[in-house]
Amino acid sequence: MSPLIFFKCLAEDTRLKSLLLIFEHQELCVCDLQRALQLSQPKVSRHLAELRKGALLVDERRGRWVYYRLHPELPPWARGILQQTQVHHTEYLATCRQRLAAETLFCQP
Amino acid sequence: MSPLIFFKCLAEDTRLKSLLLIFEHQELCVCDLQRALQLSQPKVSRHLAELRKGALLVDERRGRWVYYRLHPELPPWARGILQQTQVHHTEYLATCRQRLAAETLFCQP
DNA sequence: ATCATATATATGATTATTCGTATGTTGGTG
DNA sequence: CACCAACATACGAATAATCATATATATGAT
Repeated sequence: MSPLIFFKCLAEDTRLKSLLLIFEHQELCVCDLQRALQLSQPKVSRHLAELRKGALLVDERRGRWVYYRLHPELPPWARGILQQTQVHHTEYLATCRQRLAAETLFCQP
Repeated sequence: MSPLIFFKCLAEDTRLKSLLLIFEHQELCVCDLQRALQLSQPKVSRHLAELRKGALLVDERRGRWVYYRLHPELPPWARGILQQTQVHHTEYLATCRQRLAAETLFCQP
């Protein structure tokens, strides 16, 4: 995992917020993020696909939903950066978190 | 310092390398970076200007040279990320470091 | 005052990202 | 099977980032 690729993945609002929200919740499906970020489905999917291609995330389909979580082999230095960012910028995700909590947290079958 | 702005600054090869080299050496002038990175002077200057506008660096003219260093108020979380990146990616800067060391380290009047 | 060195910025061209929209695919349900 | 919901991707347009080149400024030396 090159630092340059990693930082490019973090250098966009939708991707950074998605990553941090997934970091906080272990896993989230596309429609969770769609609601939390108030964005169109293709836009969310496209950015998640980039994070998948960059090996920051993995996806897993369960029923109709596709859940994203951190790549199991995401190196500790990268996780550390996500953690530091999350800790020092709680306000950055505040409204997203509220919108996530407002509804049932995970999609249920 | 918003995390998004910070990561955008790190999301480009020339800027990331310049930042890390400056982090290692406390301060470097433009011609040091020009030699270390083997890039044209305008290209180096342009990226340093972006880092200055993003408040990651400050510049100080001393004689004919302009020295860049980390912004004194760069928050600790941001410094921490630079440090983690530097520690875990020594190879990323290896050849740059060699080229820097090959010549007198700092420009002398 | 002239010149060379170190650096900054402006300009237009090129390239890369991002986006909205439309369409394809997959899985469950009746 | 037909249908709907959740998601992915393809396509062209719009936007942003990057670059090479040319030019400007500032400093020190002659």
